Amino acid sequence: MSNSKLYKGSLNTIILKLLTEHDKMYGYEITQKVKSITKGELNITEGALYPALHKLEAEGLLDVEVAKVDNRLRKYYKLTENGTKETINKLSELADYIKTMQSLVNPKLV
Amino acid sequence: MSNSKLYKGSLNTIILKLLTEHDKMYGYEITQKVKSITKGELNITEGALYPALHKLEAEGLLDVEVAKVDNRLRKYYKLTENGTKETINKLSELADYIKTMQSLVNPKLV
DNA sequence: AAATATACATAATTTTCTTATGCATAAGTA
DNA sequence: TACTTATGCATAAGAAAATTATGTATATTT
Repeated sequence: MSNSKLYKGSLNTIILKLLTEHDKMYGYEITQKVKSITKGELNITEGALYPALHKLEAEGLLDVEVAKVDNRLRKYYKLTENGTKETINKLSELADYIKTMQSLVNPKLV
Repeated sequence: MSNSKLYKGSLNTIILKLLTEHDKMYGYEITQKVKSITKGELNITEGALYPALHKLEAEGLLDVEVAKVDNRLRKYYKLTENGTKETINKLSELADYIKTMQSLVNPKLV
C-alpha cells in the first residue's frame, strides 16, 4: 500500500469515496484509479482490496453485480443507500482526523 | 483511542512529536496531554501506549529514565539522536499522507 | 469507606494489512 | 512461437497495531 503505516484504516474511506464519484467500479479499476490519482504514491494491494470489498458488501454498504467483458469476469460494486450514508460519516471522520493530527503536530497554527 | 479507525498507525508519530516539544515525558503524562490538546477527541489507551513506548525504546528512538515521585513510579522517556531524525521522517510521512488523502477525497481542490 | 486519579504492565483477541500463492484470459513483445 | 505483462478475481499465512480485559500499587477526593 505504502511504506507509511498511516494508511492503515483508510482503505474503506478511499473505496467508498471513489464510489460516490463513479457510480460503479470493479476491483481492478479501483487499484488503477487510486494509483493514477495519487501518482503512484498509493498502491492498493489485492490482498487488502478484495477482502475489504467483500466486507463492505456483507455489511450492506455495497451492492455487487457481475459482468463479463472481453471474456473476463468483472465484479461491479456500487453504493447502497446505507453505503452513501456511511461514506458521509467516513469523510467526516477523515476531516476530524486530519484536524486533530494537525493540532497535535502543529500546535502553533491551531 | 477513538471511534475512528484512521488513528491506527498514528500513535508513534504522536508520541515522537510530543517529545520534540517537551524534552521528557512519562506515559501517563502523554495520555493526559493528548487528551487535553485534542479536547477529548483522542484517548490513548494504556494497552496501546506502553507497548509502543517499549518498542520505540527497543528500536533506539527513545531513552528511558526511572524516577520516583510522591512514592509512585514514573518512567521518563526522551528522544535519542536517532529518535529526533525519525520524528522528522514521521512528520514528513504524515504531511504526505494528508496530501494524498485530500487528493483522493477532494479531487476538485487538487 | 469508597471511588477516582495516578502510574505502570501484560495477555488474549480483533482488525487490517502484507506477502505469497493460485487460477484464468488478453495483449504485447522478443 | 514463446514469453512477459496486463487484466481480473480469490484466499491463506503471517505480521503489526490496536482493543479489551485484567493485574498491581499508591494518592487523593468524596
